[in-house]
Amino acid sequence: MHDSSTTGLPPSWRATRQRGAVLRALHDAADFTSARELHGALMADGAVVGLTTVYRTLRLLEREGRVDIVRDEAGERLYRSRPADGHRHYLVCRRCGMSLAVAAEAVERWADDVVAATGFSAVEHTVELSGICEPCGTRPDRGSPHP
Amino acid sequence: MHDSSTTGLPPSWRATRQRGAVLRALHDAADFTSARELHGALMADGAVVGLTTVYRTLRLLEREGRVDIVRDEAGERLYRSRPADGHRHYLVCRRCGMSLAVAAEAVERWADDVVAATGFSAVEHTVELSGICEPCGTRPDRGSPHP
DNA sequence: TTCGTTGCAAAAGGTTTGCATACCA
DNA sequence: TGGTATGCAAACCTTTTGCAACGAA
Repeated sequence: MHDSSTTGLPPSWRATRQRGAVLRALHDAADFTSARELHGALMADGAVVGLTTVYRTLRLLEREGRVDIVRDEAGERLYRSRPADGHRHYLVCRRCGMSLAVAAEAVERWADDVVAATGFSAVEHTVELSGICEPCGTRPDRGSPHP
Repeated sequence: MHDSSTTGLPPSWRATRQRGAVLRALHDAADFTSARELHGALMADGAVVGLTTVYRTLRLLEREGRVDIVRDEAGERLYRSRPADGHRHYLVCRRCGMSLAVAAEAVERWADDVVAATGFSAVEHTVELSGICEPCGTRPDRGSPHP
């Protein structure tokens, strides 16, 4: 379960224990996760991986377009492995961190319109949505994630 | 021209030379500007203001909703005084930094739809658009801002 | 006079880099 | 074996904070 064919490592990379572990941890994380959290999860799991390696692996994945990245309010980068189906926008709960991929055709269309209207080229867009999810909204006192 | 009635300082603030200078520099900057750039512009202008004060003033403006904030790819915060008409989304040129307020009703509507569809509440959204503006696209070799 | 404001220096926090070592191919 | 990847420590950068001095009201 750790060879490159199942971890999904790009063929040009060397398949190392550390990269496999990072990739697996990233995949296991249900929601957007910071490098530190990822590193902590790896340690808790018994996988010994340096924080530096976590950062470097995430950076590689970023270059390959294999992760979506958002920033929390503090500016920390949060990563999530990008599904193959092209979803790229998320609604993240500010309280528990749960994230939800949302259909964004409307935004894509809008971005295209902007390109046409302004004369800009190579337009890229980032959309970040945050709110309070229904379970969290129902339990206003709880700060901890709901099961 | 430096009293609080023209600098637009909130009445609850103390009108100090430094805050007036930061506010003026922010207003003079055509496009999104970092705290460091603002500080540099102030120094170049002969206004002696500590970097700390620039940060603190920007933070106050942020709390009052008087500035729009985007993050560049490095995560640095860029500030721009918010026009009174409620524009809140911008298209920023990656080459020269020029920014353009864009109509975003479509996005606002879409965000509202998302709220309705997901059960999330208190949804906030951030949209960042970047591209290459027409003048920059016409002069592919130039890295400097065009006049 | 009073209390908010300033500025320096230092801390904080996340992310990157230098360099010697370990290891995949 | 050869070149990549790793990991530690230290560097980097932006932003925040502690604290004594300053100044607007």
